[in-house]
Amino acid sequence: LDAAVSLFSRKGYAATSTREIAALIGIRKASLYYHIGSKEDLLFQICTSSLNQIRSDVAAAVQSANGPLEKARALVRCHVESMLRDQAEHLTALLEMRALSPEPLEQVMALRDSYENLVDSVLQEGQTSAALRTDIDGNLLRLYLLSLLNRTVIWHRPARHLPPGELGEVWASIFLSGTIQR
Amino acid sequence: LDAAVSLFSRKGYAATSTREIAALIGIRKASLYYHIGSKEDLLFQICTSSLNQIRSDVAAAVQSANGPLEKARALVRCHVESMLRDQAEHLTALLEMRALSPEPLEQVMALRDSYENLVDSVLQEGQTSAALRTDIDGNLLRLYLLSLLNRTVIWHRPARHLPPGELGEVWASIFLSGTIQR
DNA sequence: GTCTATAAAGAGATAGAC
DNA sequence: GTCTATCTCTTTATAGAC
Repeated sequence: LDAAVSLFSRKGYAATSTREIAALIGIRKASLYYHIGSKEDLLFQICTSSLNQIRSDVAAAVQSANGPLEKARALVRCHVESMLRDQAEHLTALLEMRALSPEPLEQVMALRDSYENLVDSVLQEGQTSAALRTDIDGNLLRLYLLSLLNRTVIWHRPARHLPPGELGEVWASIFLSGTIQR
Repeated sequence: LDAAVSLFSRKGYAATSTREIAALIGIRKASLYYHIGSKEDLLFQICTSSLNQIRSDVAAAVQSANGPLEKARALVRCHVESMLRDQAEHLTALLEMRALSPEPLEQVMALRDSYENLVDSVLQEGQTSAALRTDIDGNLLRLYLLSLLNRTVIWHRPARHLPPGELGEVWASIFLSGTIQR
């Protein structure tokens, strides 16, 4: 799985051969099939692991935060930190999920929906408590925030950019306060 | 090119065969090679076209806007509108650029840098004129904004979501004013 | 400009020995 | 659990006729 994550994240799922995965472990490609059923199994496991991880991490972070604004801030910070901790895996899930065939794709999309519901609940609590603006539909808030957070996982390079914790703080600050000088 | 864009955007570059592209036009795959040098040529042309288009569109929109805040707003709106006008092409460029071999990739990255410079100039003008907050590094502002805008191109479905113009307005509002209730 | 035919290589996956 | 050998299919790309 580690080898697959590493290769899928660098070259893409379709462009990675089972032979390359096997070579990275140091075995022949036939030996790989003792451990897995198919190449797609690897991608499926990567996607489910990614979505279970982010949901569980963010759920914990939100729960231990006090107040709607702090919950939103914790969500942003934790999403960034959690995804950058296993960046290659989450990057693969985000970019290659669509390569799954219909049935596994549906399972993975159900996990994604489940995480989106968690995000929605945090944003909705912010809106009903009048901490967040209510002139914008909750679905749009979620799409805005997840666009920002998920694309971040794709370009971030630990050697070139802010460490995840600091980046999460900046993103939360801009998301909540905007960019206009006050 | 249209056929390639359509297939690359739906299935991904590596997962699309030249035979499928030819079939979509209604010719045999060998005939395709009368028009193109290689499959990679198609991707290269898609990427350059995408980046030239967005830069030229946004440059015009920014130029015809008055004041730093209106320029930023025009940038956001135009980026969303322009990319969703040829969504499949821009989606392919964003997701599949990395499949290019080193030399074409470098050319495409130069175009991307050029567009990022345009974005930087707009944000910098906002900061030096004290219209935008100055407590956040300009590079971070650009990364934040482009993460948001580019990921939007990936999930937007015309039938399910706000029309591009309205979505651009909402994104600009949240980007500039934030999400806190005031 | 499109066709048939083919080359040359690589893909995912399996069989069966050890 | 890993190996060699192989099956079957598909890939990108080219040759040469029309």
